[in-house]
Amino acid sequence: MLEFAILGLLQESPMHGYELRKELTAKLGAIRAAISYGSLYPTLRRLQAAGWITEAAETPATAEEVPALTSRRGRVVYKITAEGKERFAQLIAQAGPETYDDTGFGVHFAFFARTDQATRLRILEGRRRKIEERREGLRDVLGRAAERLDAYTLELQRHGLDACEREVRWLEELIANERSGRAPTVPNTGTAGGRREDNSPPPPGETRKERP
Amino acid sequence: MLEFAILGLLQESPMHGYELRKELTAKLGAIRAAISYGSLYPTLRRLQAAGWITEAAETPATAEEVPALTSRRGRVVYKITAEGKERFAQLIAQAGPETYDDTGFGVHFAFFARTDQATRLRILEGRRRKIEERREGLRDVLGRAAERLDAYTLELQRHGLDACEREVRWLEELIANERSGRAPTVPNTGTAGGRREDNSPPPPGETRKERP
DNA sequence: CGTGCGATGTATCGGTCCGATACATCGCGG
DNA sequence: CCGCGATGTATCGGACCGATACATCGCACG
Repeated sequence: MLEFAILGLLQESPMHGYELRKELTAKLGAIRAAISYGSLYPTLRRLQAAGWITEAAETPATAEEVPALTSRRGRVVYKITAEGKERFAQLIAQAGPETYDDTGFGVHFAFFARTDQATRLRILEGRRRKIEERREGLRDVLGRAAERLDAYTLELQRHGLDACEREVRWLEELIANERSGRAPTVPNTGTAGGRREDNSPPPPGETRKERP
Repeated sequence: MLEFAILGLLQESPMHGYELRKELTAKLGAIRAAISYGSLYPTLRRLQAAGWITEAAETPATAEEVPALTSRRGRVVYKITAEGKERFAQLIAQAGPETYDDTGFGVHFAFFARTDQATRLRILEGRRRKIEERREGLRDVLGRAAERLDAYTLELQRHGLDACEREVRWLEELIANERSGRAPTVPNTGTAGGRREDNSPPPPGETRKERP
């Protein structure tokens, strides 16, 4: 999962660990708390050893600069390699069961802008199936086994069931949008600009937001 | 977390691993998929080593039985010890930060029937605080950083934000109920039978259960 | 002027938990 | 009689977390 997310983020621009963590937190804030350095740094090392990423020279570049004499800071900037991009594409394509669990789905979804439509659809439907199963499980418990459980446990299940139903509805909507060829939810009026048959680098204008 | 859940469950009745997993799955179905044996068995061993649980003799007991000559089945039934109960009480009392993350809160909530009201209130409020923080984080991202993110990522955040707001409302309701001394949500029309102001050891009739 | 503190930044260690895998028994239907 | 799904115990490698350590930078406050 972390591997996937790092590869995805580094395709947008080179970054060092700390920065990577912040971006990760911003992008995945809806689904996980914050990546621990205890997993981040070892993973970076692993990816580098595998050749998916490399250390890039620290380029200040922002202005004329006074860099020469000041002591070099210990920052390590990573960039993705060609092999890394292939790896990422491969990770997107092959959807294992972990693609549909809470975290796995969230991470994949966060990189939907770099995912082709067919795969997006496949993942959304897989997720829906999984949530429907969880929902049925909860209904079973609430129906058949209700008298064996205390009021608090039951309330927890009810809340969970509610969340399931809500997510299924959300997924239905996304799937419908996907099939009709539109972008996510948002009406998204203006995008008609240039063509770009590939979608990997998402047309940067597409991101329009709405509710400030 | 697993330690807590096992100790809690074994207080209802002795069980072997497989059974424990099923009960765990039923009780925590709303918050986690299913406990892996890869964590369950090692944890059982650890708890036994610590003296919180012990192996109990396999008592068929159900009927007159023909047990004598048939080969003993490899079932290992565990029961909680007095020290284990103390340990459980102690784990309930001390609420660390992990008490308020998704899994931690869910597990604690599932055993609210064995938790005194003051602690319940404390945990609910801690959880609310945590979710409110997450909510603010998401609002920030959706507000200030929106143009940096693609439409899918934004949609994910919106969905997350919605879930946060919903959970906060749910918690508010539970807190209000708790303060007014009532049981969870349910109007709970019929229960008017006995009163029972205390709840710590849940009035043993309340949990109804058992099917060996 | 210094000094302390919060943000930035890299890194490791022990521990929890998961997923895959292995293996054995039981009861039942074909 | 055989296979197959449920029951049941168990281990191993790997992913990820939380605590911790340590060093530098900029700036606010005395």
